[in-house]
Amino acid sequence: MPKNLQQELRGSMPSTLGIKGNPNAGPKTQFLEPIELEVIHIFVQAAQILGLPKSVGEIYGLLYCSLDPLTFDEIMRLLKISKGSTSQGLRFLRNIRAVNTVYVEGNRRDHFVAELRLRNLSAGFLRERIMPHLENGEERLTDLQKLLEDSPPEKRKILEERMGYLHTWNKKARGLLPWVLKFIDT
Amino acid sequence: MPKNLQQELRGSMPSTLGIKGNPNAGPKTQFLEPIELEVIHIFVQAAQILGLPKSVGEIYGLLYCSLDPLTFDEIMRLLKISKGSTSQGLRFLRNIRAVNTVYVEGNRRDHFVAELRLRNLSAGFLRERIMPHLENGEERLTDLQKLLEDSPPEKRKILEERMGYLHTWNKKARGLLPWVLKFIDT
DNA sequence: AGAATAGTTCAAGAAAAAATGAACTCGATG
DNA sequence: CATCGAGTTCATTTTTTCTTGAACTATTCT
Repeated sequence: MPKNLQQELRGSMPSTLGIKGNPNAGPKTQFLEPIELEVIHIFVQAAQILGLPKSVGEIYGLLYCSLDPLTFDEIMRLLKISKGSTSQGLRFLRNIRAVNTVYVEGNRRDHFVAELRLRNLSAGFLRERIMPHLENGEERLTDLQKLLEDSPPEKRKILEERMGYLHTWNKKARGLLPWVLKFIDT
Repeated sequence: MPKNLQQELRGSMPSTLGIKGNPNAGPKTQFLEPIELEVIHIFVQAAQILGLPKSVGEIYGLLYCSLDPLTFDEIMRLLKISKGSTSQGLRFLRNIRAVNTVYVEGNRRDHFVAELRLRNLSAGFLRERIMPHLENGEERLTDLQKLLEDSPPEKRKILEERMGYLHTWNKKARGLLPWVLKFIDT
């Protein structure tokens, strides 16, 4: 179970989609406008709530308010972040399907676009980041039953009851996820 | 809007409840048993998912598997954490109503017990930690509308649409909370 | 094949968050 | 009203997490 982002980032990655970007898009501006900065800020905050690094929020925010797909370099330059952060941030965002790559004619570089549909975003996040934790928790709970066996009887009874609650919680949480997805489905 | 836990901890605190603990409870053991360590570990992990400090998970975990209310000192000693962490951890947990204080006859010290009902726990967490973020987000979004006004028309149209999505998200998220609470109500 | 381009990796440095503990507050006690 | 006990505060230290950038890999171009 990955404990921090860097570890988690060393995971798999989805392949490029076949969607076409706008091949006529000219060279992007060199600077971010106030609106863009503000939108980015919102996503940086959101990232912090979710326990993600600032750079991830920045990248997603930038793509969220960009009218055209952006390249690796553009993202790096506009946000003034390092190659490493750009690479890792994009990787993470692609893993959770918050960002997709699109093919742009006559250009070798990857072009990135934000997934705008809330449902897909949440689904990716829940699938990649929440579910694994819940499943791991379930395992640990099961292992715990064994330890419980050689526990003084008075104590054991109460502990067993409380472990039961934990199981229920875990099950509920997992049952909740599909429901949440349905609810937020636009 | 508090950015880290230490800041947030400098908040209000609910008062002691009138529930009675067991006044006959003898002196607690000096060491934690394997089961207890394991339960605590589960809560430490959970704390990490939620972006809370380890110590908070430890304290809640300890109280979760304790048969009797514990005092400040006992918590500190059993977990081998500092006075400061104990104080702040307990404060946070009381703020979100994950822990309550109970009165124990003839003993001046506070005695702490874990809230075992999932619903109350989640409610506290959502109310104290999630809602404020969502509300703040809504404000920022509203402010953003103004910035949008002096934006080039072609761009403006698309951005307005996307800001609209954000509003919808926010509203949905806030609408989701009561529903989640109902779902997890045992 | 060799050079150039595009992106990845990861050790090391920087920044942020959490833990510590000494000084402090506040109420109870003699 | 001075002292003690119980807990809080917050500047400092420690730990954790994020960012950086140089070295590396893979792919395209000539």
